[in-house]
Amino acid sequence: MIARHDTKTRILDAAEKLFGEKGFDGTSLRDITREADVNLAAVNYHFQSKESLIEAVILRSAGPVNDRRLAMLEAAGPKATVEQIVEAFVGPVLEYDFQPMAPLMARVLSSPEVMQRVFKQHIETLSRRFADAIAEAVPELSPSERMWRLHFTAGAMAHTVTRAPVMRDLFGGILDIKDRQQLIARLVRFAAAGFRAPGGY
Amino acid sequence: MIARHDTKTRILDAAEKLFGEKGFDGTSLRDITREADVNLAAVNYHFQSKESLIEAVILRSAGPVNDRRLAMLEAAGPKATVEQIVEAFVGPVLEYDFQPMAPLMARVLSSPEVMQRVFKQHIETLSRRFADAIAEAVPELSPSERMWRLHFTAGAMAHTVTRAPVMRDLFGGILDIKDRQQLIARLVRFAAAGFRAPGGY
DNA sequence: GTCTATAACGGGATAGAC
DNA sequence: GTCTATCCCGTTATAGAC
Repeated sequence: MIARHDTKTRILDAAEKLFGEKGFDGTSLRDITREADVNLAAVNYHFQSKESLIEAVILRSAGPVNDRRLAMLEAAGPKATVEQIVEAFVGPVLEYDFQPMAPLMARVLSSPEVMQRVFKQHIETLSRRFADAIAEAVPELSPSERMWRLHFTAGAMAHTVTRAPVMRDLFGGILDIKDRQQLIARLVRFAAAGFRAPGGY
Repeated sequence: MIARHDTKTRILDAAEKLFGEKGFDGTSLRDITREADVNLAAVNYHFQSKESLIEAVILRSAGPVNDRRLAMLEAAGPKATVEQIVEAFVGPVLEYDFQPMAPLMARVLSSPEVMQRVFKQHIETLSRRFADAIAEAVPELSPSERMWRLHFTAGAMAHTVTRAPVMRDLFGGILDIKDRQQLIARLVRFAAAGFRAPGGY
């Protein structure tokens, strides 16, 4: 008899689900081990602490997404348009909406402490890469204006992920893949126009 | 001998400060009563529970801000420009940045549970008022595109408030957070251009 | 209204058998 | 690697003196 997953993976899966549903503080190790059907002590054996578990869960989910963002940016080449850059920035994040990890990402995006702890240098390099690309596409922007507009775009994206359930209610149905692509197109239109707005030199 | 504030106000002040610093879950009633220099039992006497205290703190802070947003919208009149509408939407929120309540508002904006519990109908009516104004200023937008662009703007605004400390830390050299009026102008430029972006009819 | 004291509970973490 | 049992702490909330 071989279990579908080993204990460590079962813990990660359960934690990902519950952190997304109830937040990091709102989820106890007892909740997680019950959901994963493993022993309480297994968490502190495989991970050293709850804090380390949180980091492990986040990195397993967010790593591939950020890799994909950078890959799309590279694929667009050195002469990328603003639309291509924005799509590389927001597309991979929004595409993962409605996947199992989506609620977790929403939690991460809205938790200052966790963001700060886990992503400090990761976000720093990623922002710089995209800021450089924007500098090529919209050279007339001052460095700080460019950074702020990238920041506004990140906010619009994060807000869309974190408030997805509410928006789903507003539009009275479950969004399928087609709607997701349309949503990305909407955000790209909005943010690209924002980057091209006059002023802020 | 008359105390500067009564017990109830001291609790509210301390809670506002600590909730902003450490979050709602991260702040215990013991933390609050220690900071306020009142007895632990006073919280449950004046407020019935921690949850009620959270609501009271939020409403005391956020009420005036939302009132001001609606007042600015009305002051702009029926022929308001997109810039005026966006400024009414984001200005009062960002103006309160660096005031004592700012960290608290950031916490509220990044807690789905609290947002849902405290603001459900409040936000609904406010969104509708601003969506109507946008419909006047940019009539060619479809209702759903209009809603999404307002949502993106709210995200950019929320992200700016919630990430202000982190941004200061990460990009303190590039981003000048000090000038609030300039920051509002930047966001107004960005979002107004986004609302005027072609497509999405 | 405000205090002290404590109840009742759940949390993270760990020791030690297997 | 996995289990049971437990420690120790902090939490919200309340009872009852003043």
